[in-house]
Amino acid sequence: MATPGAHVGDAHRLSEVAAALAAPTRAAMACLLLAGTAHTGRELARHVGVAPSTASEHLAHLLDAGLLAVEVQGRHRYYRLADAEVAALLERMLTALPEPPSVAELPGPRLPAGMAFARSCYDHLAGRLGVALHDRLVELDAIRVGPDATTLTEGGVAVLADMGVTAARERTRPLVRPCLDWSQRRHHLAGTVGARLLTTLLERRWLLRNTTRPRELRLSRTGRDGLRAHLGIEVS
Amino acid sequence: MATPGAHVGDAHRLSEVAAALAAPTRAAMACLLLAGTAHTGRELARHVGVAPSTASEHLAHLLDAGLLAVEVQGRHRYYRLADAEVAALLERMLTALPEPPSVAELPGPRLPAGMAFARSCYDHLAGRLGVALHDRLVELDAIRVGPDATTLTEGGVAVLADMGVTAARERTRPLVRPCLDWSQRRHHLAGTVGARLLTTLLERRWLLRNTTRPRELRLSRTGRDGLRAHLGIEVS
DNA sequence: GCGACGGTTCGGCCCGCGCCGAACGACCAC
DNA sequence: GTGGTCGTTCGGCGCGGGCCGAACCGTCGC
Repeated sequence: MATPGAHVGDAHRLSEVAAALAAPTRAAMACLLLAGTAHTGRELARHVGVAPSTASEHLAHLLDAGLLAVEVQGRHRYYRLADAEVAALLERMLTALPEPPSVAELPGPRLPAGMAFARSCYDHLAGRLGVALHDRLVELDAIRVGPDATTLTEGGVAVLADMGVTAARERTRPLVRPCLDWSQRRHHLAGTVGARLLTTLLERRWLLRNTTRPRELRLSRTGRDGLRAHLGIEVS
Repeated sequence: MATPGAHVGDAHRLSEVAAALAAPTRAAMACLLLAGTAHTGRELARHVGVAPSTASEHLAHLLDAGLLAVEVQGRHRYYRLADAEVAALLERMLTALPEPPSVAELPGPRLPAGMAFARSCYDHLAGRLGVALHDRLVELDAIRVGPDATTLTEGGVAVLADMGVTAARERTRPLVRPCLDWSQRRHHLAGTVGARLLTTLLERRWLLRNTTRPRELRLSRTGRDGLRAHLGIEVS
């Protein structure tokens, strides 16, 4: 797929709705309306503790942002959330939630194509292939990325052993460790397991070193087939 | 269930994250990071068109709000979104979405208990029962609430006919019309169908008029059973 | 060591906006 | 009509924050 990469124009709308909720007074009003009920401006003013005139301005702001709808009935104006979507959005902002994003490019320092695809980073694998491998292992729940540590699961041990990769725990460094890839700007796999993985792939001749640039790596046909068979990875 | 009703304290956190995204510059930065890649402050500064010092302050703000994470590598500091949850939240704010909220009380003008439960509003049913009926019909896709009009579906015609409610289209008013309930602050069902529904429920003696306050209505035992059988409504 | 460079902090400017009270307009009741 | 209520608009005040350039700190490379 073409990298979507969130066009900058989107940011305008984002800041618009965010700004509408940025003032604590407006946020409090929105929370009150989150109950799904409609209220007059005066009521909301009383409950958030501001003058009716102030509340009126805030409500106009929320209205402009498309978060509220108003229903006139005689001399009363009943404000409510615009629709269920904004209600769901508010509830979401009050908590937090799942689903990871997709990869994209952006400028980033230029790099020879072969190096960008795969290269060794000290003792482990980097480049697009390294990142893809890392992501796939996360998908397979072979490794779990925590807030400040990445761990190898029992299933992960099996998956890797299946590929001929075994690693004993060492005192000096962790089994698995995320390493920020400076060309991809995403994590690839380092640590003892990351190192053993690279050496194994080289031993099996799934990966071949470039003769002139030793850090650059090339994926052999058997390597391509092996990755597809063992991990279900389709390399680009 | 007890009415949750979004405590006001929640509004603080809401405004905090909203304020973090309220500045267009910060929103643009967040959109760039939405790609899932990590970037240095200088890069982001260049892309959003501000001085590095300004970008640094913005990034610190986003960091404080918990939306970003930073990874130091040598003299570089790579910023990325804190986790997949904030990425999903951002994507959500850039679009919109479903799921209706729940009912709650708040102050509202006081009202005799019986009137609050069910009463006639001109020629149709109002009060908690009227709102519950309206909501249930929406759930059953018997009526559909649009941005500026509510319509009766074919399935809705069948459901209502099953209860003995039939209504011919008139020139003067729509078949179904939402009417804002001033005790519940939510919509109940008016229009020709709403009127026919009330008269039918009274004819069948599912609803009984209070002798002293004629607008007040009481649900009979057969009415309670009938609503459960026909619409799956459990009245409180 | 020294310079170069990425990054943050500091001081200062100025626009924006949250807040109020007062004035104005619309609607209802009498 | 008059008065009362709900609501918005306007003028004005003061704080907050976005922006920059300059100074400062850490790391890398020589």
